[in-house]
Amino acid sequence: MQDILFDFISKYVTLTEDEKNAILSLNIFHSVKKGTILLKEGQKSKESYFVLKGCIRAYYISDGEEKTTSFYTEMEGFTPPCVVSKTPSEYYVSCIEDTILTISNSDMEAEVNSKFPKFETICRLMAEELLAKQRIDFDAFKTSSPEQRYLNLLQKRPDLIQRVPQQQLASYLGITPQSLSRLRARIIEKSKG
Amino acid sequence: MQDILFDFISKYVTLTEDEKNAILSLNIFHSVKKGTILLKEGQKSKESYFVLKGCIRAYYISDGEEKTTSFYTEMEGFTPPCVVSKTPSEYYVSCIEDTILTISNSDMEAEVNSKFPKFETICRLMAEELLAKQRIDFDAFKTSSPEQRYLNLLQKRPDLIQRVPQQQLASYLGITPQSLSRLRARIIEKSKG
DNA sequence: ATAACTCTTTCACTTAAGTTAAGAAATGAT
DNA sequence: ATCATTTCTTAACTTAAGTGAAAGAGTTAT
Repeated sequence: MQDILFDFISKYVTLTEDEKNAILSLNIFHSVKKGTILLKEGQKSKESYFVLKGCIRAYYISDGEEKTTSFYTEMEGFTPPCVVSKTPSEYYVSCIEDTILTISNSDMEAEVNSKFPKFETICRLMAEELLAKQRIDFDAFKTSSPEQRYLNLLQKRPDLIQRVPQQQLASYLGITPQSLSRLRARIIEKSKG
Repeated sequence: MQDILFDFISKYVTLTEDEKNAILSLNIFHSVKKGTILLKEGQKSKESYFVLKGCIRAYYISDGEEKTTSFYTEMEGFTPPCVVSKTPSEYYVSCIEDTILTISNSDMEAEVNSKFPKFETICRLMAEELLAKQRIDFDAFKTSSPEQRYLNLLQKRPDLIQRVPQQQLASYLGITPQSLSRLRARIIEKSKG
């Protein structure tokens, strides 16, 4: 299981056995059931997540409505904004499938960072890469219609459309479930000619 | 002028005089005229920007249309995605006002990072903070209408509405210039009662 | 197995954004 | 200062998303 994590890290830096053991000794691997809530609104947290298997969802509640902002699946990591800003969380994080993930603590990371500067490099590179990736996603979102966004998702992350409930998907696409349903019907109609 | 930069950095770490001099010796301060294009589509670049005074804009061209994705003003930094991904740029970056900024090179940064680990920490913290901030902006964009987005911008960055041409602002808000114009008229109409 | 719930689809109606076109205002160049 | 070009606004029309309501599918619990 941990091999998935080390394979991922190897994209950024090469680790010695000592360094790998330092990570393993932290006991960060967890297996959680579908529906588990990892973080609630108002909570203070220092935890970051990295999904090895399964899917977690970030959302917030506004006017009694769940607004789904992101999904993280295999090989994707997520540090909730509240961990960075050190303020109570505005977001919920929950597992929409049985999930295996690592949960790491920012204090713990700070300690590892100072012992092994290489980790700081990993974190910096990952943050920079995610920033660029998110920038591109944001720009694509801005410049396209709901229909284009759905088609784009179908191309880029077809798995999500299978494994995620429609209403969460609709919210993720910035539209209502009704619009998503209608939009899909329209696409099928078009493809028939 | 450089004090602006050091004041900014002091939010993240405390620098010694030696460290400050190391930065100054790199000769990163530049003054550029309105309209100057800092980065073009297709170009390979390793340059990051930090605005001390003025405003720069990132955009790309699709179907002959400029799509404005972001503005950076005083105390804001920007590393184009192409620098991170090491591929030719999809974006243009230009100055919409006479601007004073720092332009730094990623090779240079790597060297400084290895000499002064503190810099790596600055870069990591900045990237993490920007990532969280951008996440929040993205989520707000997704869950609000063009009108709400305009009103939100009016609150959060009223200066942009003054200093940026309408068509660039419209594109930034993900709508057409006509819609922005109409939407503003609607808001004024409402405020009259 | 069935009842209770939740999720998804469909419909009719309202509202606002995209589109095309034309006129008004602002900007820049000579 | 004038003219030309670009930018911004207004209008009429088309298209699609939001809303509220209700029916059909799919789940879960008892």
